[in-house]
Amino acid sequence: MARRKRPTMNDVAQHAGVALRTVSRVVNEDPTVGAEFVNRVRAAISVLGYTPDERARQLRGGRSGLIGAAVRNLSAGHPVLGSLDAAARAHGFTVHATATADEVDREREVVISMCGRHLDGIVLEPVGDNHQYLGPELDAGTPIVAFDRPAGGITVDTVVSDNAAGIGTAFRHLRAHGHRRIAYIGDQERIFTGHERAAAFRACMAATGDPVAGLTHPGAVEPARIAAALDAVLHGPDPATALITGNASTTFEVLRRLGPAAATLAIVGFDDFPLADLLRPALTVIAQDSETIGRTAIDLLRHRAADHARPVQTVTVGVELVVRGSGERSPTR
Amino acid sequence: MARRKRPTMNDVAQHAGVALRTVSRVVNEDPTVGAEFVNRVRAAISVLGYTPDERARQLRGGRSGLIGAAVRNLSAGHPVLGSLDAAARAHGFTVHATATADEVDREREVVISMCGRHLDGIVLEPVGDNHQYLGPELDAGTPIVAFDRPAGGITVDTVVSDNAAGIGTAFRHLRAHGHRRIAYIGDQERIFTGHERAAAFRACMAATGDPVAGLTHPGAVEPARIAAALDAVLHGPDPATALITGNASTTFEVLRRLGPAAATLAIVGFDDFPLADLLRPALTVIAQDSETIGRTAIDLLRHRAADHARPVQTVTVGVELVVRGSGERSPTR
DNA sequence: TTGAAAGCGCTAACAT
DNA sequence: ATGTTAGCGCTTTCAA
Repeated sequence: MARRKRPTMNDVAQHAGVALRTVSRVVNEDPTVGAEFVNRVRAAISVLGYTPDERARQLRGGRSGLIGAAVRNLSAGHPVLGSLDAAARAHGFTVHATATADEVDREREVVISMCGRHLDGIVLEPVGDNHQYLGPELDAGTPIVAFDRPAGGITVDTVVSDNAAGIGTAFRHLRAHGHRRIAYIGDQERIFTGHERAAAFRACMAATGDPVAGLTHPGAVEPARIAAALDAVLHGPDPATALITGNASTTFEVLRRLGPAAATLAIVGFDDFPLADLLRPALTVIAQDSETIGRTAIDLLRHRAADHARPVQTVTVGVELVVRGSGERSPTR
Repeated sequence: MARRKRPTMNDVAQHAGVALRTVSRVVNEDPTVGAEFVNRVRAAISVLGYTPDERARQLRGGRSGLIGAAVRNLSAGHPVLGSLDAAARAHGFTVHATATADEVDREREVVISMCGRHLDGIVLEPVGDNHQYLGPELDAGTPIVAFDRPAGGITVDTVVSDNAAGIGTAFRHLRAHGHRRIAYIGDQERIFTGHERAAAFRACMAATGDPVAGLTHPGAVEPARIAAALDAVLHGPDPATALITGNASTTFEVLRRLGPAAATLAIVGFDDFPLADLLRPALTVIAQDSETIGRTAIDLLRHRAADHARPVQTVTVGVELVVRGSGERSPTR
């Protein structure tokens, strides 16, 4: 298998005995080409195995039809990425997803690489909190949309979930089932969603007038940290009877740590996940509307592309309580 | 926010009062540029907000550092994609993942788009069974690797799991726990892995000499079809006491359908999944080695890039039985 | 309806 | 050590 030179449009033109311009017309389905010429060119294309060079084509101008998505992670399930892709496709775009690996430097690297390729838009699940390097790209008119968390240092269209409402709903749900000692274990507060959810929880607690000390536990999502938080919450003098977990991985760790004891506690998890209904007890959750988040991100992108002067907006997408059993138990003490 | 023209290398050169070539040198960190010039150019770059155009740069030749991955799905968890990305990164590449949505036409579309952008390599999770359109790309020397299933109509490096060994292991495991009536419910046979696993199951059954009728159920992964298969398997005159499920989604559907009755049956699922240990009973599975699959795919890509004449190879990656409880029950009748 | 020529933004021979 | 010039493969005025 000798490495053969890739045929260019010029090669096709020569092979077909026509001008370069004619090949270009055929490739771009320009109707003003004679049938005989079209055949000759098509034949040459097929014989040579010619495929157009998108780089050159786009260098000359025009849309790429490509949207870059810089997301934290490619291996874990990513429902928003799925709906982003579907929505993009529905509008004739293709999504290229790249992982930022939750690293600030890597995020900058992949996003700058996207900029260099002049895509039709960039969707960002921000990791860092300084995205000023995107200024020139923004100036050049590339639509940029942040989701899940806001971008930092630049003003771009943004889609986030209503974290505060979600925590509020979970809290009231547990209160309605008679719980007064409700604890929260979640993500680190330096992470946007971690902060929003912890803060909302604190606000809920404060509003009740009940004692609140020792019930709010933000921090790293690591077995040891979560085990410690659980200990603090369950084995103190006035143990919690209900628990709100701040994201899916925290929920998993909590369930794993509690084992059968999970059944003695009311639990509402932030974030739905595929097997939540198959767990025993099935898990009551606050589900984010990833379908709407993805679709909205693409809509914002398209509207921005259509009108660069329109005001920048942040869309907050509602969340939903999904009742499955774990959150409806009454306090046992 | 007026849409400003994107500054080019030429603009930088003029602003800095140097030649275009000098800017190119500075951008590419050529050491033969005088310190004073470097400063002038750097300043101009920063003032103008210049970013290099990768399309133009790569049009001129050289590597892009980009590997395209065409995978079936972006939203469900995709462990191989994660390890692919990690392995690629370790070798200085960036993975662009695009969804084929399990549609043959879409697959062709996204793969052809990848070809047009002249990436450094393409990793494919094949959907269709005719990839002859990749011939020219192969001839041009682009490394292409298929994983999970083989590509069709072309000869490319391939990484697959040892499906037959996995089914064999599951089968022998259940036999060792006393089961003689073992059933299989899995994916459609027109799908490569579906066929491989069903065929391996049939071979295992045949080798026992026991009656085999009505125990092998390949088909669409849909609630109704799976419910029917379960009925046939469990409510016949000689019901199965053990079950092998052919992939993760089938496992989910089976568990969902069985509900508490799942505890009366020995079950081994093909494919591990994040919450398998938290289910009650915890699920015994045949786990694919996605880490090795991803790493091997990138290795094959790199070796192909280094030596286009090397023989094409198919690597079969071993699978592992993970014992968790569901597969170790004895027959109850 | 077809073709010749310019140029997109960049890198790389080839001067100087 | 810096600058000039010719393309990379394509689209696009502008002629014929």
